[in-house]
Amino acid sequence: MDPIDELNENLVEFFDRMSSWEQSVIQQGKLNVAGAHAIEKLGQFGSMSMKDLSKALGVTTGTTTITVDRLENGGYAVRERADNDRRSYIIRLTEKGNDAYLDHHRHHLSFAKEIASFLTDEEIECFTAVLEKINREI
Amino acid sequence: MDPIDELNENLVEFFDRMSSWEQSVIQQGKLNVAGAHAIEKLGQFGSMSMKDLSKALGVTTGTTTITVDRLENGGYAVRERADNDRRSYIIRLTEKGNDAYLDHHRHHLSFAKEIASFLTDEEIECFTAVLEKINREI
DNA sequence: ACACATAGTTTGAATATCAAACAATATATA
DNA sequence: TATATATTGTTTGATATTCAAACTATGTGT
Repeated sequence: MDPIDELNENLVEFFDRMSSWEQSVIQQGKLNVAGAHAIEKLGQFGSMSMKDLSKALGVTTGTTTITVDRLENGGYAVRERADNDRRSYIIRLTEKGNDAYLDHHRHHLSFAKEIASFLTDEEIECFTAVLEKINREI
Repeated sequence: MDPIDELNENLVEFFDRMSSWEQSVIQQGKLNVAGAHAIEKLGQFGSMSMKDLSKALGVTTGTTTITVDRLENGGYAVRERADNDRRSYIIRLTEKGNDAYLDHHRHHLSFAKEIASFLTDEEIECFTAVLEKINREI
């Protein structure tokens, strides 16, 4: 079989499984999908403006307004006035929001741990190195 | 840095990039997200009942009714009576539906090809082998 | 027969998302 | 400085997605 075909098949299946996994993790929590994604971005990249958050999430600013409204109501995040631009807000995770992020992060980590559990050290190293290369190049 | 942390970071980033890629590919086509996913499942696993399709997609049968209605209206799929159970339908891709599947498949293939283009043969082999192992074990 | 289970559809409500209009503020240009 | 233009975020109105629950038709077991 063509190595590319083989790579593709395994890639598609892996992506599919990871999607299901991610969705089930989100559904276990109290946040809706949009809120969970927003918290993940804010946790990963730190506080940012509505515009940058919209861009990171791949949605319009109107949609982000709703998402952040809900996060604020739930006590997960706050809007803070930007110092330099009075039109702009910086969205910051509260302690509760950060806890939610860390919880999600722990889930990811245990997923990675599970994967690593049935790989040899050499395989882990190779797999990580290739992923890093792909992330850099794509 | 802990190898697990490193694996996790790269995994999360890779998944994120692949999600964006998948979404942009779907948006280039004429199908909505649900329809595109349904066609992918039907193309991959072959014709199946509404119930099995719902399960494969991770949605309720009510949602799948809408999705398949639209695929049928667009000429991508047909409902066929199941031989053994008159309550049940088998959803089958039409030629147009199969073309759409093949087109999507080609996109995936060119994605895999792009990835492979900056990996060595050895890296491709290792990466594929690890993915296969993960898919088998998870 | 009869009750119960299952496949799929319909319905009504909740949620998500967008594009466009809008208000407030910033920036560039005359 | 004044004025036009651009940008940030919100609001609005419309459309799309999805679900749970009720429903129809059919199957299964007692």
